[in-house]
Amino acid sequence: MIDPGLLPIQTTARDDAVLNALADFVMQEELQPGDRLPTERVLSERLKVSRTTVREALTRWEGLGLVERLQGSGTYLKGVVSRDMLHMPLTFASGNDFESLMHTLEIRRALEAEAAALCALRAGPSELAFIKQKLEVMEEAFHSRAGMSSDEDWDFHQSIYRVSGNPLFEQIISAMQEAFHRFWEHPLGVRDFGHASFPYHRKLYERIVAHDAEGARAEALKLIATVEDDLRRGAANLKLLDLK
Amino acid sequence: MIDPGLLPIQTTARDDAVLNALADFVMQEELQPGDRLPTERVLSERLKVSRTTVREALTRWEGLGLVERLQGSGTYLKGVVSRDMLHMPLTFASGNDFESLMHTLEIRRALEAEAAALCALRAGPSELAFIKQKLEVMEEAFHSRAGMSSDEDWDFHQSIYRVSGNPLFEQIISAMQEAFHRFWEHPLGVRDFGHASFPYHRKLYERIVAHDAEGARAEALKLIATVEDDLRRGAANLKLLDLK
DNA sequence: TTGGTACAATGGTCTGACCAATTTCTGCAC
DNA sequence: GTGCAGAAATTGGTCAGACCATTGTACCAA
Repeated sequence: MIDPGLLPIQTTARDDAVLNALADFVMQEELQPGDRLPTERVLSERLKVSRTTVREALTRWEGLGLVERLQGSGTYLKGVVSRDMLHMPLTFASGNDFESLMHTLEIRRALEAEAAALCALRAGPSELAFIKQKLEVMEEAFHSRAGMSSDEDWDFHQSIYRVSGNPLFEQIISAMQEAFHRFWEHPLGVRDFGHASFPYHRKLYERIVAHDAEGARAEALKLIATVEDDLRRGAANLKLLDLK
Repeated sequence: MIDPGLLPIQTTARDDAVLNALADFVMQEELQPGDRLPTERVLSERLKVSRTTVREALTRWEGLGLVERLQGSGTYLKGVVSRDMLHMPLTFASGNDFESLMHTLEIRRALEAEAAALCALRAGPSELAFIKQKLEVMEEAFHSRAGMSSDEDWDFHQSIYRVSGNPLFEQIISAMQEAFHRFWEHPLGVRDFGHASFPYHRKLYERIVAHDAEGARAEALKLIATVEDDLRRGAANLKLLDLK
């Protein structure tokens, strides 16, 4: 079998060249997010560079969140890649304290509200059905498990970001989600976290169906407000414990 | 809403461990940007991992712009590093096309509105004076030059981000602004870009002084809306040119 | 159908070597 | 002593080949 792309590399600055070649390959083969890339060993052979170099290049992409590596399985495309793409990694200090988490939540509230508004404006019938399905899965999980389920909840919100038509929303929010994960390894002791937010999900959906941008924005703000309240309660609990 | 725990266990995360160890080292030694890190070989020996692993870890940091490697010289710290940092890699479809600009503007609108609302809630007398001063400088520049001045305008908005009490607003926005800076100078050939937004600056300030969060949010939304209109007009102009 | 087992494929790590760019040292000319 | 050219050491970049750990798959037995 002869692949048209993936010609040998010649210049110096190998790993950069590898990334360009790989970007070309991805575009040429029209690979979608979720598709599997060629094996490191295959790339190494095709590009006539060592596997080390291939790995360094892929490590770059992995750090930028463009690609995901699964040991024993393969390397999978995680974002859209094209040769002329502007990568802008933001890094800043963000501790695990209450204040930092509150800051990220404020960013999230801002983006969530805007995404909801845009979503209300732009969602067509098929997009609405997509969101509705995510909503119903979430509600089902809520009732069967008697509590908020993070995965299904996340799917619902993610569907809104996607339908907003602006990929930046999803990128920024999902990057911040990692901060949440870190934080929740040391929970604040709040049980049923996010429980209060449940009813607002359907309200938000209804405003989107009605193409009511400002209404959707308002509901999204209320939803995040309940989460902030939970967080504040958790912080209060911690303070109580500290006093003992 | 958030993850309840049960994260996947990780048996192999050596390069991550290397980065944590390195972050600790940097903090312990109080290394500043520009300082040189230990050699790859030294790190390899000290951390009891192979040089390959050290290199993979450093490649991650290099990709995030935290570190710079100079062959024959060494690896140098390029940014501030701490153990718990939030990495937020964003990727744009590069370029000066209308759609990309619109996407960044949508993010900006989201953050601007939220920052304005928080600002209205949190601004004390001295903060209000700070914002007022920036506003007056901007207005002065507007009248003397008969047009919006990007620098003074940017200073005004930046003061709002700062008073919001959440550093993330300023960091995210300024990073995006930087990426498109050259383009914002003369966007799409629209003269008097941002001219229509002028009166809304003072209105926004007045809502902040009144500690009216929702009012401030609304004015910020209107302000960005005028910029979007300008952008749309520019896109229409370009399209006209294309047809010739 | 279920569950287990062997095997192949794939990413992760290691070792040791050599290359290329840079820095530092050395010794000679003046 | 000074200045400078060349040698030597240092350091990141690449390579080759090996082995480990995890995953996916095909096959077999209960």
